[in-house]
Amino acid sequence: MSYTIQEVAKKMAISTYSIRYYHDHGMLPFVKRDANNNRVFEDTDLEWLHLIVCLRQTGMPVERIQHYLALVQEGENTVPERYEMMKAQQARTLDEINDLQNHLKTINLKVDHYANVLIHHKSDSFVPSNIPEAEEHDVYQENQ
Amino acid sequence: MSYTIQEVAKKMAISTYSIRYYHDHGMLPFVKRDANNNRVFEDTDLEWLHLIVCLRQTGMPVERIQHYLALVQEGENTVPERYEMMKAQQARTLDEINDLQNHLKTINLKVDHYANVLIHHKSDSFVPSNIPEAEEHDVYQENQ
DNA sequence: GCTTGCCTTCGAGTAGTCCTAAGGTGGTAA
DNA sequence: TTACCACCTTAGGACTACTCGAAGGCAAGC
Repeated sequence: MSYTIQEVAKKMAISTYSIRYYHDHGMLPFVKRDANNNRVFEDTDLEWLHLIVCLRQTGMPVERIQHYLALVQEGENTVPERYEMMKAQQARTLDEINDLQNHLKTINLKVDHYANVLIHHKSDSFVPSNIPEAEEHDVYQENQ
Repeated sequence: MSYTIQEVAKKMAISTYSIRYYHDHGMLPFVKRDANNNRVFEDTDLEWLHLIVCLRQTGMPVERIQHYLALVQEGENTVPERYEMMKAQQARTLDEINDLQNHLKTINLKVDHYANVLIHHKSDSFVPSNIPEAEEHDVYQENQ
C-alpha cells in the first residue's frame, strides 16, 4: 500500500506540515516521489513515522530522534546506545504521566468547586470578595 | 512567608526565566518588589503560579491562562465560563494521559526488544540486515 | 576595594509548528 | 477548450513559549 501525505497526516493525527518537516530533516529516509514529485509513503514509512510521533510526543527533541534513527541505520553494534535511549525515554514518559495525573487532581478540584458554586449559590449567596483568596479551595501544598 | 524568584523556581521545578515570563505577561498580578526592585513572592503568588504551571503543563496556551486569570479577578459571574474551561482542560488532560500510555507501550516494546538482543545475540548471531525491517518487532498497526 | 552571588532589564536566539504565496498537475464538466 | 477543483510542491515568514546573554545594580564577606 502507498499513501499521499494527506492520508498519512490523517492516519497519524498530525499535520502535513510536520510530516514535511520530518522528511526535510532526514527522519523519513525511505519516502519516495512519484512522477509529479509528490511524496509517496509506504507502510515502512508509516512505521518510521509512527515511532517519530511517539518519541516526539513523549518529549524527545528532533535532534535526538535524528541521532536515534542514524543509530538504527548504522547497525547492530549501536544497540546498547539505543537501549539506553529507550530506557531514558521510558522513564521520562512515566514521569510525565505521573505529573499529568497530579495536575489532573488539581483540575478536578477546580471542576468540582465550580460545579458546587453553580449548584448551591446561584448568585444569591454571600460572596466575600473576588481577590484570589476566594479561590483557595485547593490551597497549594507541597514538599516538607 | 516570602520567597525569592530562585526559591520559587526550585519549589515549582521551573526556570526563573519562565517565572519572569509569566510575571511580565501579567499572570502574577500580586507579586511585590523589595527596596532593590527584586521580586518578592508570597504564598498567594505560589498558589497562582502553581495553577499556571498546572494549566501550562497540561497544554493550555498562555493566552487562555491570561483569560482565565482575568475571569477569576472579574468575579463570581464568570464562574460558568471558568467551569467550562476547567472541564475542557480536564478532558484534554485525560486524552493526553491516554496518548502517553499508548506511546509508553511502544517504547516498552523497544526496551524489551533491545534487552533481548543484548542478552541473546551478543554480536554472535545471524543479523539479516540493518534496513528498518530489522526493527519490525513492534509493527505499527492501527485503526481498521 | 574586590569578589561573589543574587537580582534586574532588554533584546536576541531557538525549536517545532503553522501558514501563506506562487506555482504545477490531474480530473471532471460545461 | 477552458474553467475549476483538489491536491501536491517549494521557499520563506510568523508564531509560541520559552531560553539565554549582556550589562549593570546591590549586599555580604574577605
